[in-house]
Amino acid sequence: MSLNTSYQPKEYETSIQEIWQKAGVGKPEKHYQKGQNDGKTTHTILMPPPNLTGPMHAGHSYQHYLMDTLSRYNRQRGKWNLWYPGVDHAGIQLEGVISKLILKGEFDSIIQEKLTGLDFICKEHDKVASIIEFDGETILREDLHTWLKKNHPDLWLELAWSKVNLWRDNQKQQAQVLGDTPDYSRQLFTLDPKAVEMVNLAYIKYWEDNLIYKGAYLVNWSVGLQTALSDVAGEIEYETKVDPFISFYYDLEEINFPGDTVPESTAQILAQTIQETLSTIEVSTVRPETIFGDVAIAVHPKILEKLISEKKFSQQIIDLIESSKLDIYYKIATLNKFKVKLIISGEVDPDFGSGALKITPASDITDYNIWKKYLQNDIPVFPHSIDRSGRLSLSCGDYSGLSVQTARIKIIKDLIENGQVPFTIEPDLENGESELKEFEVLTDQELEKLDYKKQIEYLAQLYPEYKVDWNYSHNVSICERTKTVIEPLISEEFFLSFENKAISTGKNLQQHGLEGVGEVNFYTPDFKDRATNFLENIHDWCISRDVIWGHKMPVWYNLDLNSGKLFFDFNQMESEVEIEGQNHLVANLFKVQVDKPTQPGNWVREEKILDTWFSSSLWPLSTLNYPATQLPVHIDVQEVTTENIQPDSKDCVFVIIHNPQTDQFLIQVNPQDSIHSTKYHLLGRKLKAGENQVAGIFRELEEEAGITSIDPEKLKFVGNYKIIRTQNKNNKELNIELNSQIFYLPNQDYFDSWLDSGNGKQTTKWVERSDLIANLIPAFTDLIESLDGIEKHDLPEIFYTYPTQELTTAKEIFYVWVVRMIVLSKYFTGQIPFESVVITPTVLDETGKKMSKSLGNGLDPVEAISNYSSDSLRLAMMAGMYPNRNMRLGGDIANRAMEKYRNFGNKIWNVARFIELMEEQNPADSEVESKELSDASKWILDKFISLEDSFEKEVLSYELGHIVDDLYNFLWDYFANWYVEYLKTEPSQISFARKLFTQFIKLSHPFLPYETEVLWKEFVGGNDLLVFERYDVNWSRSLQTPSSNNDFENIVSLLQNIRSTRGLFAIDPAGKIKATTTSKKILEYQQFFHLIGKVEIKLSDNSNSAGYLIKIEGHDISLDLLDYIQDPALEIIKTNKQVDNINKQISIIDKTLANPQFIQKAEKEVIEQKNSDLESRKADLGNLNLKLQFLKSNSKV
RNA sequence: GCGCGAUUAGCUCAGUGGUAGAGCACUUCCUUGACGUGGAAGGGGUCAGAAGUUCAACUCUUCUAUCGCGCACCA
Repeated sequence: MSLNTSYQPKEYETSIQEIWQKAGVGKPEKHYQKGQNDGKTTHTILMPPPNLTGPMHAGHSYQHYLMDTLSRYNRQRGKWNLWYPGVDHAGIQLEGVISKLILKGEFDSIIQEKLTGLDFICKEHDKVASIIEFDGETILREDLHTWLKKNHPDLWLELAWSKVNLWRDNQKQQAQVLGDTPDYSRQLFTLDPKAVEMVNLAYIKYWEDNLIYKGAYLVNWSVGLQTALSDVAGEIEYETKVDPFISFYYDLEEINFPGDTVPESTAQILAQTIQETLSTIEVSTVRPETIFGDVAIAVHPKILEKLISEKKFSQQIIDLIESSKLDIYYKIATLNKFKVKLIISGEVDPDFGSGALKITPASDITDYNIWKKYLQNDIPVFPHSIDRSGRLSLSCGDYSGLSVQTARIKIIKDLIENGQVPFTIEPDLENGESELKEFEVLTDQELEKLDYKKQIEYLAQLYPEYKVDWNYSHNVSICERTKTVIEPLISEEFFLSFENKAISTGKNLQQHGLEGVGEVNFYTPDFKDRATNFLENIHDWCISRDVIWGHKMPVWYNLDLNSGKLFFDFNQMESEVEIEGQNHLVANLFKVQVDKPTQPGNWVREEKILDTWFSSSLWPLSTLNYPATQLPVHIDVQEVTTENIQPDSKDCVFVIIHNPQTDQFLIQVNPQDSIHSTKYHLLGRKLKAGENQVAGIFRELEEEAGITSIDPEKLKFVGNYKIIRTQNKNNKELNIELNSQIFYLPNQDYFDSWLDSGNGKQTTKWVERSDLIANLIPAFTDLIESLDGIEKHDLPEIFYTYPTQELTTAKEIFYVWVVRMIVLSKYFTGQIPFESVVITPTVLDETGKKMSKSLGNGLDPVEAISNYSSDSLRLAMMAGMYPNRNMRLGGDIANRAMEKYRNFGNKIWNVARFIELMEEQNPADSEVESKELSDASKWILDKFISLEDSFEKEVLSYELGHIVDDLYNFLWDYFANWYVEYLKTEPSQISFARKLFTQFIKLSHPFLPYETEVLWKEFVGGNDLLVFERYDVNWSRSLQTPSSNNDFENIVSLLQNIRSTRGLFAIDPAGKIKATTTSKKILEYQQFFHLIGKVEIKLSDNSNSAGYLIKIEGHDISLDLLDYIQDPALEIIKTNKQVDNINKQISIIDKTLANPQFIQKAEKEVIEQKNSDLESRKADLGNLNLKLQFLKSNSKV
């Protein structure tokens, strides 16, 4: 006996983890070397790069366990499995964390060291310095981080990097505790050179495709973070706030009839009407401080109709306004610098407020849209009332510089005092005076000292009669990270267009995305609709941020000529622009490129940083080496001539034909093994008189494949090409130049399908323009495969691992990350980045709340593992693995779940122990290699096969929870509870038991990697690690024999029945019961019955009528219970209950069967089922009645 | 407000158009050999509510309620 009595994970987990890491189990190459796979089928999972900040939480570990389990499973099934790890630089978030650390004084000593002349002045002992002095300048502690960012960005970055490197290590260590096996030899940090290269490449390609532009745009500006936020990234929260909702009048300022199209007399009448009925317009707002930014008043036509009392004029006025023949302007003399225009719009809700809406394009999205629609031509530039610091701008006169809240109070007060605010509709004059409370009247200065709420309360008391709802509650957007207010502002930002057609593909990103989404499988499937819906309504993506941590854009400006740093989109590059009275070619002013510009000039780089998601959306490409910097061979495409094609070469040759009508291409690829036919097809084609290449090919197609639908005369021959290769010439990119367009990206799967469809022979098919190159890829891959001394797997991963298989992700980042990856990968490669998206459950705490750092209700995986084990935590989590559901796993719930699986682990361990023990006790039996399988062994084998079946089925839908249940139930309910007990009576099956159990260890390895690895070594005696073992899916089936008359299931039922009878009669569990049977089969299990049922069976010719009879499927056992019955009266009551219950069931079935509708309409099988149910129910009833009889006849004993 | 998901035993969750399931917890009992991190037998549910479709509804449809998530938002 080498195994301990119980499994102690702590003794093993740490060392196993080290062994795995040392053995490089994450590296697919290792598994390949060991022959676990042949390298042909790949399985790739890209790890969603976690943010650097903070320790690993439950959500991370959940993802990791899932990815690891899937990886292990696929390795076992002989796949070349790559699980690619990485870390995200988390732009804004990390910047926030570093700022906090600076605030706390974490970096004080480094800062002091690096900046000579800087002093920290500490006012109080034991506290961080609150004032910093530098060269006579005084900086407050709270401003230190922004000061550093602004004046010493390099130092700020140095501080950040020092933490980043530390956190990366910590994170890796934590991940290893889980038993993670990603390939750490390949990891990527999103600021690594490889990622930077991809970002630059992407940016330039977008720009060259006319997808990037810079413009005035309404963005969600976080006052706290001083940056634009994404409205889909969860960066914005909504909070209900209470503010005053004030109504006020705009006064008529001007009436114009532009174009003089209205007769003078009519104009006069109309003007008079307007002056009489529209001298003021009432609007309402919670944001009176934005009045300075107003450009218009929008009124619903119905409302205007009502206001103009004379109906004969109202429609005329509306028509004139709408056709721009009448302009009416308003103004509040005390506030507005500019007059605002009256416009009519059905978009205004006529039932809300006064039905008139003030239009402030600089501060509101709907207003902005209305401005764009109606006013952009008239008012190309609109005023901003609020600046980026959240204060009123210079255009606000006396109010400029005030905070929003201060200004709001002041303006409300001024509006009221200037008589711009209407009275409430029915002022309660009678009781008004007496109800007025006494309150202290404050001066303006005193008022200002109060906080915002108090000020409002005061005004509410002071001005009860005005039309102001002082307690109006509404939703306000809040910055998720800093909890400061979000101001919708116009900001100069960079955008990636989803609308512009990309020059290279002829499609816009929205289209690419929609195509991609259509091809991806989503678990659960409803996410396909969500993604589609999202893309259908998508707007351009604001990709720039005003932070310093992240990717800089590869954008340069020539300050000598372009001091204003004007940005140009691709279409403008060839044009000349006039700047400062001079004409310049745009190309001289501005450059998008990776390296520093080489042309003379004072070039400076754009300072804005790319949104973190910009690099994240390129994740599949950057990880898998899309830029392909390390390609060992150079590949080029040449036009084929008689000189450069050689019959014995391994060149791939293809012909391309263009159909201008459909803009499709026909490509015909000839793989290497048919080079002779290639030569024939391309060059030696026997053309008929007057026939060109194209016509020749089509004639052959017609002859060979019966394709007749295309008119060859209309096609254009693009050319014959061959792919040539040379030694690595240090080329940076793999590319094909074809018709002077550069294409990228070979792909493995196309290669496979190509060969499949073409059987290694010539293949011809039509492809869309955008798919042209993707369809040529097989030819490359073929070529690369054939290179001497170069293995496919030495090539950049993207050659053979793309598209990847699963992307596992939490639903929170579905739109912002997953959908974008689909869009952009599709755009770059023509293919989706991953075949399946698996939405993992959200891990909730005990009370059903989402786990979060701020609530502190998270499950700490490291702690959980140290209390239980990694395997337990993994099983507990995977047991809840059903895509897109929630899972409660916190506190006691988590503990209970982990206990369950700790016990499971122990059970497995003890089964192994038992087998070892049996082998020691029965050395002769255990050594016998092949013994005929007994019924019981066949029975357990069948159970195992159905376990395997459901395993394979469930893994396809990622419902791993079922697999965990199935593994648990097989091992415990079947193997341990019955088969192990059986083995005690039949040691001859022990060698089979070992084999089957060994197979179970392998099968369950992805779910209990540590323990199975231990057992593999200590119990199975494997030479190598279990991780490197391939799972033989045919093993179990090869042993299976067509089972007929396997009675073991019945034996189990009989024993269960005996056990419950024991319980029923409250018979001493250890007490032996004598019994007789007429079945010889049962007698074969004499020992088994003795062991499990404590029943001593003898064969008898007649069933013992005095005994208690149990009958199942022709087997009978009569138990002699007379000596054991303790309280027959109680049992009679219980049994009667059962009889009642069965009678109820019988009557239900009877009713159903008596229903003519049922007999008529139900399926035959169902009716048969019902009948057999009825019979078995009746049989049960018979048994129970026998029992009752038996009990009654003995009740007086 | 719109959309999505959930609602099944005390708890955590599976499940299915044709007699309600698991684990934990609970009750009673069992301890000298694989395992007390174990074994046996039990109790416990009008499957959130209502209506509809159906021979038959926990399952399908609609509505309602509650919870959660996502999106948007009203001056």
